[in-house]
Amino acid sequence: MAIQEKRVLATEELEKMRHSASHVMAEAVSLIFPETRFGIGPAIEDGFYYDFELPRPLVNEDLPVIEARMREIIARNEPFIREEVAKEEAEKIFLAQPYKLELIRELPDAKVSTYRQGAFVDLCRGPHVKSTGQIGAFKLMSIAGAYWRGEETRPMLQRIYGVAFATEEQLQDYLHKLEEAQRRDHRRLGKELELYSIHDEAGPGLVMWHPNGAAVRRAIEDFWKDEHALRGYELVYTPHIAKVDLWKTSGHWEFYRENLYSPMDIDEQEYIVKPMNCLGHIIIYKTQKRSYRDLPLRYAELGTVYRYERSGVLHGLTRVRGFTQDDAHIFCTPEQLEDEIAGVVELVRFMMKTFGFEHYDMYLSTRPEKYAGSLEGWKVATDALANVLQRLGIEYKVDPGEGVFYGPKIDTKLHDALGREWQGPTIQVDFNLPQRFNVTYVAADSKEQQVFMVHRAVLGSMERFMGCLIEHYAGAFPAWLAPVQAVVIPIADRHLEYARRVESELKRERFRVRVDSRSERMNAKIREAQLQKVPYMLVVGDKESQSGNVSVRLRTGKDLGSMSLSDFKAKAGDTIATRALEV
RNA sequence: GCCAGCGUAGCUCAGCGGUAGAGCAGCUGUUUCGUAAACAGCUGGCCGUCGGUUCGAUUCCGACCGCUGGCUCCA
Repeated sequence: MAIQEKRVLATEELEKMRHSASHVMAEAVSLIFPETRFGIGPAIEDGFYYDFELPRPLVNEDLPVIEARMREIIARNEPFIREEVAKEEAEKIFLAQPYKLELIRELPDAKVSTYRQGAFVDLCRGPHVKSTGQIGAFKLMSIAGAYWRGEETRPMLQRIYGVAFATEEQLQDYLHKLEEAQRRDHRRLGKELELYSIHDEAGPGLVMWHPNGAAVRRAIEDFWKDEHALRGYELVYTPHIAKVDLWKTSGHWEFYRENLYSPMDIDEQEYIVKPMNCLGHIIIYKTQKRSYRDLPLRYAELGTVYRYERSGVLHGLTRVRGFTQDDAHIFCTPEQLEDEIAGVVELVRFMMKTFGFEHYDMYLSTRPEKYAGSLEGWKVATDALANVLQRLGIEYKVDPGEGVFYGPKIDTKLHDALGREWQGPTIQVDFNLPQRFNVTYVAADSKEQQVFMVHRAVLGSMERFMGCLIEHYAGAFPAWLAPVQAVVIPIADRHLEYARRVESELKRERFRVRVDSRSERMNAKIREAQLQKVPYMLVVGDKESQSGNVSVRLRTGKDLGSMSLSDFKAKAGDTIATRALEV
């Protein structure tokens, strides 16, 4: 507990220092551009930023110049001086600063506070460090455009991002971590490991899965299907296009229009490509009159959907225009709702553990501004989600207004090996679509009741999840997921025949294996397999081909020495079957 | 969509107002090798697309397309 408090204190100090650094940066910018209009400049994770309206666009070469000015200000060790002034007084001080004036007018109190260091004054609640000399190691990182107050309709200001830490050593650590993140970037590894590609000529945001990526994806999908069958889900398939009327009934046409692709004309009927899988599942449900005895019904589908995403937001595998959700819809009675949600949460935990995500946070997202359905319905659904989280003793935060238009949801954010957050599993309660499509069951009293629907995805989408996995594992997939699990490396051409025997014997047992038959030296073949992060390298030379052995090298560099092929099959087979995270 | 930067061989990247280069990969030979790169030769480019300036544009300017970092929005 004491340690916890200390850490909070430390981060408060750090935040103060970062915020102070942003003021110093603002002063530096004002020295270079006296006509600067200032936006806001808060501390953020790892650093700070400040938004400016400037007479010309910034270029990267400006950053060292601004940094140099900042160092001068820091060297002068100017004190930060807090002053409280009446609003009218503040409006005079910031007469030439329209953005500051806007902020002053919105503040509720009669007095506002300002902070001054040297000749620079800023409207600010504080707190700050005592003087500029207390600012630690920092570095200006990048320039970006940012809308004033985050609103698309307001002017775009220029933002400078910086990072700041208490010591130079911590700053260096951070910069190294950044380099490591670049090394793990799934877009880079996707190319190097030949997992997938995206092409201008086919369209941005549309993924081509190459054999290697497809092998990983298939391993995940097979596992996913087995686990769902085990938990009472039934697999279904639904078409990629459907009449637009369906989406008008559902509310997507009204609430989700900007993400839908334009209708296409088929026999004078308008069809659209599906942005979600739920409607198909509803239709399947409705093909029969359902009794309460049939419920819950759990329909699962690896369903590919297409959503329009604005061009600037596309990013590798994590933000695309066509993606496959690991989707399922649970139809249940109100009484079953909480147990069903709990079941999904358990499945989520199991999946996260299997893939090696130890840390994740859950968020309860509540009713957004644009919503469908009654307030009463929203309350029931939101309470159900909250109750389950409490019942299972899961700590969570509330994300107000972040729900989907048809219902509230639990979102899960994963922390990968570098501690970065990824949007992962999502569980949504929906009372709205059942109403719109009149989805019912016959209750014990033989009256028709409306079902509750739970939409859920435990991985999110195959694309985003694989992007996350690639970075989490740095491309070195656990053996059960590795695109190529073993490479057989003949030392000389005369060992090729034996190598092929090893290959076919392993293939028969469903190992993903291949022979490196190139006319290369063994060292080159090992290097190639290392770079491709193949878990097992099976070196075969004179000794092995005579004894029926393989010499096993792990991608960790460890040499396990010679063993019989059946010993290898048992050993590697176990690692694969148990989905061990380490080879 | 908005702001800024970028786009040269399959990949990573030099270059430049006078018509294009390296390493790796690929191909062809030679080499047959014991745990992270054998050697030699060869091939490979509407310098993102379209337009403008110029005697001449891969180079300068503009538009468009795409990518990167952000903003806004999301699985």
